[in-house]
Order: sequence, then structure tokens, then C-alpha cells
Amino acid sequence: MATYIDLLTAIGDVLRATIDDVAALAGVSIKTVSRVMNKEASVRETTKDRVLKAVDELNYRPNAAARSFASKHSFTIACLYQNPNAYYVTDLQTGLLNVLRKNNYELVIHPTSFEDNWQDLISSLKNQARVAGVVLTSPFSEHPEFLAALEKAQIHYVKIISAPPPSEESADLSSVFVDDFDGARQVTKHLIELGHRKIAFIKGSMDHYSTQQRYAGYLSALSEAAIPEPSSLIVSTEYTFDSGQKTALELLSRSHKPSAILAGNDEMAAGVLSAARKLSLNCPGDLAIAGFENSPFSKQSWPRLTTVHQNNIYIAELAAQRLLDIVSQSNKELPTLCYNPRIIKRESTLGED
Amino acid sequence: MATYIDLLTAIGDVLRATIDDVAALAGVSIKTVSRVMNKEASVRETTKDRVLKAVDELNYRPNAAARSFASKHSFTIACLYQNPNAYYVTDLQTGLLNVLRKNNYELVIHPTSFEDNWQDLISSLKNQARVAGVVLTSPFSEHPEFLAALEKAQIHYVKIISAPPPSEESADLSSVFVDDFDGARQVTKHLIELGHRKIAFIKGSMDHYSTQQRYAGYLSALSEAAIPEPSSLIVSTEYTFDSGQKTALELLSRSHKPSAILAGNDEMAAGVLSAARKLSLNCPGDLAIAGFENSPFSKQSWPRLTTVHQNNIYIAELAAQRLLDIVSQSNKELPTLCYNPRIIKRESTLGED
DNA sequence: CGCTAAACTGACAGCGCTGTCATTTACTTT
DNA sequence: AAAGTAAATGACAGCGCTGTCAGTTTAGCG
Repeated sequence: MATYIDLLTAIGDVLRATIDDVAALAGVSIKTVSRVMNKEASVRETTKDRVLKAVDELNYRPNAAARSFASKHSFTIACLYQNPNAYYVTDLQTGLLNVLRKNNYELVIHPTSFEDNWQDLISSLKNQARVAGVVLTSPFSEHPEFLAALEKAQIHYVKIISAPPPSEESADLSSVFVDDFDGARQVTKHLIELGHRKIAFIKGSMDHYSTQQRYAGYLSALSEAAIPEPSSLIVSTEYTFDSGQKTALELLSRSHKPSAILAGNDEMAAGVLSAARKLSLNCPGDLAIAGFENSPFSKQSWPRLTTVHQNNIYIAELAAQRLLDIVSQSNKELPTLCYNPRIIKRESTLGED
Repeated sequence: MATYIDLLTAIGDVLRATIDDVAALAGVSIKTVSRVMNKEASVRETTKDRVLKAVDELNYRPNAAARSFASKHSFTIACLYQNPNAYYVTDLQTGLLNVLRKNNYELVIHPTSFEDNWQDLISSLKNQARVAGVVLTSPFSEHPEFLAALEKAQIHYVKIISAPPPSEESADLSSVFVDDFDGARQVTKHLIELGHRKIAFIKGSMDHYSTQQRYAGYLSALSEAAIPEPSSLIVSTEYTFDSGQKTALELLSRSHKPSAILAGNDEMAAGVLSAARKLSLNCPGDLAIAGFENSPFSKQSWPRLTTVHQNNIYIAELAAQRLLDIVSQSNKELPTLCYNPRIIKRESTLGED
């Protein structure tokens, strides 16, 4: 049997307060309430308290649709990516949301094949979803025409891009740089320090900047150690377990076979490990293996994989924070954002303790 | 050097058409344009064509903010989940988007710890984001109070829930049932048919319905084969690689050890496999192993894992379709939705061909 | 051919906020 | 204490659509 109080509660839970109710209760104009809700500066502290008290009492939440309609500015940002691996996607989302939540922004996701009609995508982001900004990952972040189209449509964006950061003078505030070059250089140096000379490299698709950077870093380390580029040990394939396995089987069946294999990512490295097992090669005794990404299975294989740690959650947090800075047009001095990967040495190169 | 035409194009790309422009061009009222955009029935075919032609010509996209403001109905749905594995999350999102995209809906994601203040979450979904509906996964879908709160707030939802479908009469239209019970029963039967009698079961957290269902399915298959419940071979732990490995090491060090282990998911099964390797047990000769989920690494391990296939993309598509049916208040006769998992037999139980 | 019901279309208000600009209040300075 | 300036607040229009309801056209039928 519903009591009167129950009914009141039920009604109160459905019929929400509007800005007018808050204004009336606080004894101010709706404009002042609006100012408080938007954290605008020029509101007296005492007034602000009064408004916030009313907001709290009525459990008022601004209507997001009305807000973005009136202001032409939404509290939604979109994230564009194309079919990368599941771990990357979830890390990216986690990092973005860590920051967006605190700022009351929503995240809409747009996994899209880049080949799709992206003029249409932009048009829909601009006119339909009316996002406040977008976060771009590869390959969107690497496509000049796409970036130009976004600018033309006046859509704010921040891009996560694999490259060493540019010189300090030419500040690029719309990018978060991930220095894959340096990561690959470190891990290759590590292999060299362990005495390896015949180090194979299994590259993923060269369409991605990150692949190019990793490749360049690998070459740079070899060159530093005066090891000639072993072109027969460099193979281009796809970022999958199967490709890694197949390529490794091929490399290891040669007479002049490598003593170490650096794979473009951990998934490929897992494939290499599986190939070694099939050929009864001991890792790292007969073959050292290293990957890239520090994905969960680099810790779950046996031996565990030496790899390069990419803290994608943190990278995403940087990106989100920068995008919000851009969107809010704050004219602060912003630093160039760069993430430097770190090598994680494990048993697949070091052996057992 | 920008030509006049270039300028026009640039301006045209930024200053978008409104419903008034379309109405003027088509020679109808804005209300009629609105009707066409919303696919309302009573518009004459010839009128509709005229409007669509104008829409196309002006590349008009309705302003989503204005639309949801005026209609109190948004074209956004939210997806709630709590920290499940990356593959599940991405599959879920993929499936939902497959359907939502076609219907011009956006997806916002809400990975949330269930312990968080969910009254607040509901309030924010209702008043702030104003979503048209939400898709619930475990544990949200299993929590009666949470469901009641959603109903009270008049938020449409569809839940993905692990349970055999209820009898036909009691139609539950807000659920997509996933019959984990049957999946576990099938795989256990498979092990029994291979001659196993000492079949261990490593359960994940019993908080999840799916765990309970899988456990019940396992017991049911044993009971059908008149095998007494081997309580010493049933261990409760977490859905992780490490737990699977640790538990398996413990189980296999006993004198009365199992000849087969069924793990609650593939990640645990991978841990079991790793334990077997450590103990130099041959799989499946000394120990048969089966998992659950058909995750990517069930195909990448050696031997590959026998598992239960859960097509989470398809399940998500069903959920999205049903939610849209609910949201659009269409009074069609809707069938109860149920997904039946399917066993995938691989080398970890069958051995090499 | 006129009449009625049904199909189709349009006029108009208003959704809940924010932007603009005018006005009031508080604080200095002389 | 008056004048000048800056800070704080409010009045009001209007964002681009949809809901309501009234008006107009068409089709069916005797």
C-alpha cells in the first residue's frame, strides 16, 4: 500500500527540477543559476553557496540536451579508431573516461573503417552528434586530408600519434606523441648487449606510423652498434599471432637463422614463441624473443616476454586532458605532450634467474 | 589562391542547412520536413520524395541537440558494464554499434563499478545524458533493486542475462538470455564421452549468474552420467590466468588428481595449460582441458583449447535490436530472445588428428 | 455529384537553457 | 559624500526542432 510519502518520493524521482525551480528556491535569476552551473567566475561566493544549496536540495541536474542546444556546445566527445586490438581499445576508453567523467563529459565511440566515407563521418560528428571534440588514433591521426577536413568543419581534435616530439619551438598542442622509435631502440640495444648480432625484426603493416617508427628505432640501434642492416632478417607482415608464427617458422628454418627475434607487437611475439616451441627451440637459449606493448599475454606466456611498456591508459588521459583544454579555449601555456615507452626485461631474453 | 567557388564550398561546409532551408527548397512546411526525417507514416510519397531531394541537395542533417531537446527523447543509448575482459567489451560494443548505426543512434559507454553510487548513475542517465535506453550486462542485469530503480526513473532498458529462457507464457521482452547452463552441460558431456570420470571444475566468482549457470550445467551432466559430485575437485576462485594456474597446480599435486579440468573461462584454462606444462603433463594425454568463451587465445595456445563458443557480437546485436523495439514502443509481437552456446572441440581434449 | 471519413499538411507555441546587453550593487578614490 | 569604476546580477530573445490541433485535400461511396 503506497503511502502519501511514497507517492511524493516517486513523483519527485520522475518529475525533475528545472533551472527555474532552483532559481526560485535560491531567490536569484535563472541566469545566475546558469552561471553557477557553468562555473563562471563572476558570481559572489555567498550567492553561489545559496544556489548550490538549492541545487542540492532539489537534486537538480541540468538538461544536457537543452544546454547543448542553447550553447551550440555539447558535453560529449567522440573517439575514433579503426579495429585495433581489444586491449588497446579498452585501455584507450578507460583513460579517456578517467578524465572525461571528472568533467561531466560523455564519451561516444566510433570504431570506423577509415575507408568508409569520412566526409560523411565528419558531417555527422558536426551536425548530428555535435561533439565538442574528437580524439584521433591511428590511422585517422596520420591522415593530413582528414585533419584538414576536421579543421575546415571547425571540429576540435587531439591526436595520438607515433613520432618523436618535434623541437620545442614548433609547439604542436593538438598531439600526444608516443615515441615508438625510442622504445624499439631500447629493446634492440638490450638484445645487442646480451650479445646478439643476428637480430630479426618482424614488422607489422607499414601503413601505421608506429610500425615505421619501431622499424627506424631498431635500425638505429643496429647502426649504433655498427651491425649492418640484415635485410634478409627483416620481414613485413600483419600484427597477428598467426603471422608471427608463420614468419618465425620461415625465418628459423633457414641455415643463416637469427639468434633473436624482435616482433612488432606482443601478439606476433606470442606467435614466434609458439613457433619456437614447435621447432623445439629453447627460449631464450636457442632464440631470444621480444615484443612490444606489454599486453596481458606477454606476462602469461612461458617464458614471459621481454617487451616495451606502453601505458595506453595514461596516454589516453593525456589526450583527454589536452582536448578539454583545447575545447575550453583556455589560453594557458600548454606543454608539448610526449610519452616515452620503457623496456620491460623478462625471461624471454634474460632466461631464468 | 582561393577562388570564389572555393570560398562558397568552404562556407557551405561550415554553415549548415536548417530545417527551414529544406522546407523552403521543397516548398512545404517545416513540420512536413520533420515528419519525413522521423519516418512518420502519413506523408504522401510524392511529398516525401520532394523533401528528400531537398535534404540531399542541402546535405541537411537534423541537429540532434535540438531534436532531443524538443522531443525529450535522445538518439543515444548507454551501455553499462563492470570491468569484464577486453574481448567481451569490444565484442559487446561492436554488436551494439552494428545495429545502432543503422538507426542513427549513438552509443555512450559507462564502465562503472557497481559499488559506485548507482542512484547517482541513474539520475545522471535520466537528467543529464537523457539516454533513450540502456543496455545492461552482469552484474547490473542481475540486481533487482537496480532494475526497479531504472523502472521507477522510467528508463528503458534491455538486459543480457545468463539463464535458461523462461517458459513461453511468461514472456520477458526486456531480456536476452544466454544459456550458459546448456553450454557447460555440453562440454562436460563431451569430456564424459571421452571417458573421463574425474573431471575438476574451476569456477569463477559465484557473484555472476553465468558462473552459477555454468556450475549447474556441469553438475547436471555429471548427474546424468551417474557420476557423483566430486566436491574435492570443485574449486572456487577468480576469472584470471593466475588463479587458473595456481588452482591447477594445487589440484594436480594431489594423489587423487583429475584427468580433466573444465575451467570457468578461457583465461583460466590458459592458466591450467600453463600449469600442466610446468608439471610436464601432456595435454590431453595426461590431462584434458576445456575452457569457456572461445576467446582469441583459445585458438592461440598449444594445444588449442576446447571451449564453448559465445558469440557476444551477435548477442549484443540482439540486445540493441530489442532495445530499439522497446524504445520505439512498437507493439509488435516480439519473441523471447535466447542465445544457445555451442561447443567447439579442439586438441586440448581430442588430441592431435 | 455531393457527402463523409480518412489522409495529409500547416500554424503556432514552447521545450530549458545560454548569449547579449542593460542594470544594479559594491568598492575605490578624491 | 560624490563620482567613478568594476563586479555582480537580471531581463529577454531565441537556439531548431517537435507536439498539438486545426485546417485542407483526397478518396470512397451512395
